[in-house]
Amino acid sequence: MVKQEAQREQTASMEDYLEAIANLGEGRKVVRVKQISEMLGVKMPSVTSALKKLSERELVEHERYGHIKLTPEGDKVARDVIRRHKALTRFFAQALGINKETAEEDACKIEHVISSLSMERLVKFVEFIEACPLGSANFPSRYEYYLEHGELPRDCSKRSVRKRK
Amino acid sequence: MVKQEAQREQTASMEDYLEAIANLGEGRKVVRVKQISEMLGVKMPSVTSALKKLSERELVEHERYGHIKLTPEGDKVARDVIRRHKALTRFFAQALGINKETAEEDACKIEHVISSLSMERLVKFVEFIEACPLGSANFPSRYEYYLEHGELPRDCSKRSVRKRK
DNA sequence: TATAATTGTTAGCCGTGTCTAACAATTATG
DNA sequence: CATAATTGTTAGACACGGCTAACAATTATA
Repeated sequence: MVKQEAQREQTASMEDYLEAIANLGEGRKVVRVKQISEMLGVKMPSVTSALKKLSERELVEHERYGHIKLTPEGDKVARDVIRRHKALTRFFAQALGINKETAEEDACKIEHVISSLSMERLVKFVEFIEACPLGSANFPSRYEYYLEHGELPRDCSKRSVRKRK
Repeated sequence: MVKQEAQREQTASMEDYLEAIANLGEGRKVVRVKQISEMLGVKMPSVTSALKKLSERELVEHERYGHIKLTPEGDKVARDVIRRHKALTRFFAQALGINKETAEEDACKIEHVISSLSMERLVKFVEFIEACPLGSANFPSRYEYYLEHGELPRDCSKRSVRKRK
C-alpha cells in the first residue's frame, strides 16, 4: 500500500516511447512519428509532444520534420526497458503458460513498475525453469540452490528428462 | 507495447483508495480521512477529492465531516484488489523469495495492471508451490498437470518430503 | 513540376490526480 | 464550556499525457 518508493527516472509513458523507438530503429531503419503513434496506439500529436520532452531530457535527438534517434543515454534506458519486457514475457509465457498475446500485454504494464530486485529474481527464476526443465525433483530447494550458487545443482541435467504426454 | 487493452473499470488510484478503506475498516473500525492519507502517502485534500469521486461512482458512502464506508459494490471491488494484492505478495515472497517489504511494494503496483488471466495463473502457481513444496520431481510437468486437472498429481504429497538444511 | 496525398506540428482543450493555502467543523482539554 | 488542537473541506494551481482541429512541410504522382 504505502507510497514511499524511490521513483524511477522516467515515467511509464516515456519508457514506452523509448522502447518503441528502439524497436522501430533496429537495423538502422528510419523511425517515423506515424509508426511510433501506431505502435503505441496514440495519435501523432502525442508523439510529437513526447519527443519534445524526451529531447529536452536528452534521451532522443529529434528535429522538426527530421530524423528521430535515441541518444546513447536514451538507448541505455530503452535497452533496460526491453530487457525487463523480454524477461517478463518469458516468465508469463514459459513459466506460467500464458498465451503470447496476454504475456506481452502484461509485460508492457509490469515492466514500468516492478522493482529491480524482483526483476532480477524473475529472470533467474525463468532461467532456472528453462535450464532445469523436466527431471527436476525437489523444485523449491533446487531453486534456492540456484539462487545461492548461481548454477544448477548436479542432478539437474537434461539427461534425466522423461517426456510426458 | 501496443495499447489496445480493455480497460479496468477503476483507475489505479481509485483502487488504492478502496483498498485502503477496506483495510482500515476491518472489524467495523471507523475510517478517517487522516488515516487514509497516511496509508497512501498523500495529503488530506487528495483524499477528500477522491472520496467525492468514489461517492459519485457509488463505491463509497461519505458525508461531509462524517462517516466513510464502502458500498456493497465498493466492497466487492476492494476485496478483489486485496485478493490480487495478497496473491502477488505471496508470489514474490514465497515463490521468488523476495523480502516482505519489496514484495508488498511490487504487489501494490502490479495489482492494478495485471490481467486476470495471469493473475489466476499466478495464484495457481503459488498454490502449487506451497502445496507441493519439496519432494516434487519433474516440476514443470507437474505444474502442467495441476493446471489441467486442478489437483496435485498423486506423487506430490507432503509425505515424501525430505528436509534439507 | 504542379498538385494531391501523406505526414508532422502547433495550439489549445480536457480529465486525472496531486499539491498548498485558507477556512470550517469537530474534538479534546484547562 | 470556552478555547485550543486537530481533523476535514474548499478553492485554485499545476504537471502529465492524452485528444481534436487547423495548418505546414514533405513526398508521391498525374
